[in-house]
Amino acid sequence: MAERPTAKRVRRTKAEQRAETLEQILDAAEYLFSQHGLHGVTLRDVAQRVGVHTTLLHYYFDDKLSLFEAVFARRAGITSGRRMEALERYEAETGDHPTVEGALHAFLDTDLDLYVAGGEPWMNYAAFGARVSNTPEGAALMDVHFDPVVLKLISILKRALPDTPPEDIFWGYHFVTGSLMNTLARTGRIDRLSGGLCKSGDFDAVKQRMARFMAAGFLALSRGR
Amino acid sequence: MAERPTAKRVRRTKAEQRAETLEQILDAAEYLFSQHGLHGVTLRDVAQRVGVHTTLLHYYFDDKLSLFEAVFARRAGITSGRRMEALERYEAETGDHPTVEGALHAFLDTDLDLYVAGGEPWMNYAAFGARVSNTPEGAALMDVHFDPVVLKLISILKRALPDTPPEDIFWGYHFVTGSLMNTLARTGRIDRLSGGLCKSGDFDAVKQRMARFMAAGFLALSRGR
DNA sequence: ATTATCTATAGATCTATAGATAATGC
DNA sequence: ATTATCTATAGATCTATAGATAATGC
Repeated sequence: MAERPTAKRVRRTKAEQRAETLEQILDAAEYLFSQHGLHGVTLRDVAQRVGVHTTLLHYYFDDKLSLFEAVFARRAGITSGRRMEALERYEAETGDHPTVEGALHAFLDTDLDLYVAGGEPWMNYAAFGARVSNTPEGAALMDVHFDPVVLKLISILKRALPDTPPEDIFWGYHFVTGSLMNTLARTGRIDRLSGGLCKSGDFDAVKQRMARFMAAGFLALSRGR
Repeated sequence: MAERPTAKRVRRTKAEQRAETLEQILDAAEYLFSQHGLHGVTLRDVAQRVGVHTTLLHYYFDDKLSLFEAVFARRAGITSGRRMEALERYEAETGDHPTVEGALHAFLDTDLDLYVAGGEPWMNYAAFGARVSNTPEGAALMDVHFDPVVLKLISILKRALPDTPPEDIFWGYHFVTGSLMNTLARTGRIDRLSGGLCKSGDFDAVKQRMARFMAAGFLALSRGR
């Protein structure tokens, strides 16, 4: 719509310009996809939000789906890598005696911290990922990007719960990830339900409770045998 | 595509015909929306699946969004009503001494049983609801249809945990519903992660574990104070 | 000389409406 | 006579491509 401020019109190298435009496109697409899903967003919507012409998106991306996948991939490696490191650090510290709660703290808190520290773009990515996660195609993307961290977490949980059947551990993880995705989605439902006592965007409140809550769940499954 | 078998061409009353066509349209839309979301499905897709002309959908529904809302509403009252009854029964039985796990069994098992007993259409509705639940518009639909049951559950949980701050109970519910939605979505991810040990569609396996798992979580939050 | 961005436009849908036809209802 | 279904079609997008223009690069 309006001309960009001249400050942005200063001479940049092509590499800088490319990187900046790409980032703007990915940010815009990330936000819009998080709100409306793959099919609820048009390339024109994304282009308008950035302030460029629709066809520029085709210059940077083959088609709509590859833009979508690029949004997914851009931050997936970062969150996955950070959690992997946290789990490896925890493993190194505790050796053969990890606890369920310790492993969950490393897995969950590391992630929640990242979104809080990353501000709006990361919060948008969280909502994007959550929305995508319970669709069939989205779940397949999760496999590709997140299987390694998740399997690392599960291997530690198995060591912490040597007498618990693996099915119980997998089901426990299934519960954990559902709760996490519901958190990342930030739909505002818990705000309305609780009359404002809880806020969807309050990831610190979740962090204070989630690992403890889930760890007790795993132990109860284990005891129930 | 192919002609319908003549068996279906027998004379019916208009009311029967209307009811049958409506049900077919809603079933087809339910399945398609569960797989691709509101914007990922065209009216033509729905019509083709039923074997009628696209414009017939406009005869029964104002527009695409009202078809979507009709899909949501059709079964929402049933699942919500059944769970409400189960919770009231549980309340009547236990009076002033309900347990967290008892309340969760009434809430969760009643729902999971319904999907299992209801077969494919109900399983599709489960996936539809799960997919919708972590979108902004979907969460608002959840408010309308499910607030009463959820608040009933929460009132029982508060009685079971009189010394626990309400925020903790609401956050606990937030975890529970995330796990439940992840179950209903049946994306197949847990199947692949677990190498086939767990199956997304095995709601009985979830039923055997979920209330126990979550109840322990609530108690751990409560103790942590 | 190469890369980033825009103009113009094709071709394919998609939703929705108006009006015709084919069934059921009394 | 009324209701269910189909035919024909308008009008509005939407994705994607071809080719022009405007910047940066040496």
